Amino acid sequence: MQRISFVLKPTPPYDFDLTAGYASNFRGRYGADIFEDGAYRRLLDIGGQLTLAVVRSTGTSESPRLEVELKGSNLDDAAVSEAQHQVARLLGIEGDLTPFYDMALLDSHLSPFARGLRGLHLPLAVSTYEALILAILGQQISTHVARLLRTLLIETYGSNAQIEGETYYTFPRPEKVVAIGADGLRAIKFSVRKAEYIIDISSRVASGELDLDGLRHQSSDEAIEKLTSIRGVGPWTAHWLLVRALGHSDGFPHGDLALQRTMGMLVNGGVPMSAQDALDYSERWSPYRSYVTTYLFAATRSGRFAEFCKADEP
DNA sequence: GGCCAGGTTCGCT
DNA sequence: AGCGAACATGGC
Repeated sequence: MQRISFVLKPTPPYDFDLTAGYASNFRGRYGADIFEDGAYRRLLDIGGQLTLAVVRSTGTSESPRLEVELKGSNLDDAAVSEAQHQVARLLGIEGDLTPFYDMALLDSHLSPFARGLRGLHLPLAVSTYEALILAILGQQISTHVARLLRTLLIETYGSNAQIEGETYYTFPRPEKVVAIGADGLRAIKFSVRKAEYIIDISSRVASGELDLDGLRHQSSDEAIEKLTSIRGVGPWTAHWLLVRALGHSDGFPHGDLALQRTMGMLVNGGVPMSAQDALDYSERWSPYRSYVTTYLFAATRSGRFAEFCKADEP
């Protein structure tokens, strides 16, 4: 096994604990993402070669420096470059928070979040495909069940590698999901309908008919239109992908029940907002709503929402 | 046991 | 256009 190390220098401020914590849903382990003992780990699929990336912080939030160690085989220059690209996405290396903070610090509701979560960058999925399948999997079910299904999918059908006594998993490729078939997904507790959506999308991606990653270079409106034309993908899923996979700055999944509750706590006296009201209110945060979404979810998931939520005084 | 959960589609008016 | 049902499963 080869070991290759390199350094990444994100744009400050960059809080590694917060960002890697968000990537792992503040649970230590979430699907393929692991953040334990200060080290973020994820098994990467580099053109079929499985490589473990281990990332540690050796800098500070204001002077960030990340050390990345790759453990795998056939790590030529191209493979290292691809691994570097994937890690950069997974840990939101490329983003710049400054424009968002310029806006948020002037907003009485947002400023506590911007200050309290300073340095939280926006992690992105490695592939739009992975983010889309996970989003469909999570539609209309509790986060607990979504987590179960996500884990079952990855651990049952993802590739795995044993490295230093531990087993790591990748997210299954679309070709693999097609091979599994609807029955294979039913076997891990997916509904018939979700299995249909997922198999259909996977086969279209595998055949090259559907170029999801190409959406990164299109406008938000175009991406939403193309995504929602896919069976099984509605507005919530499309907006979520803008935030989590396409790296657009202004996605806002206003159909999200948790977001509606959170918005209610933040600006509506604790009463959950309707999707339309949440969307209307969010206009003032444009074009940084992907950041708002991430910061609100991060506060909730890490259990710090109450700390940042100023009561909505009339 | 019944109801709801970080939606979406389909089939009715 | 707008409304209700169905989808599968786990937790309360």
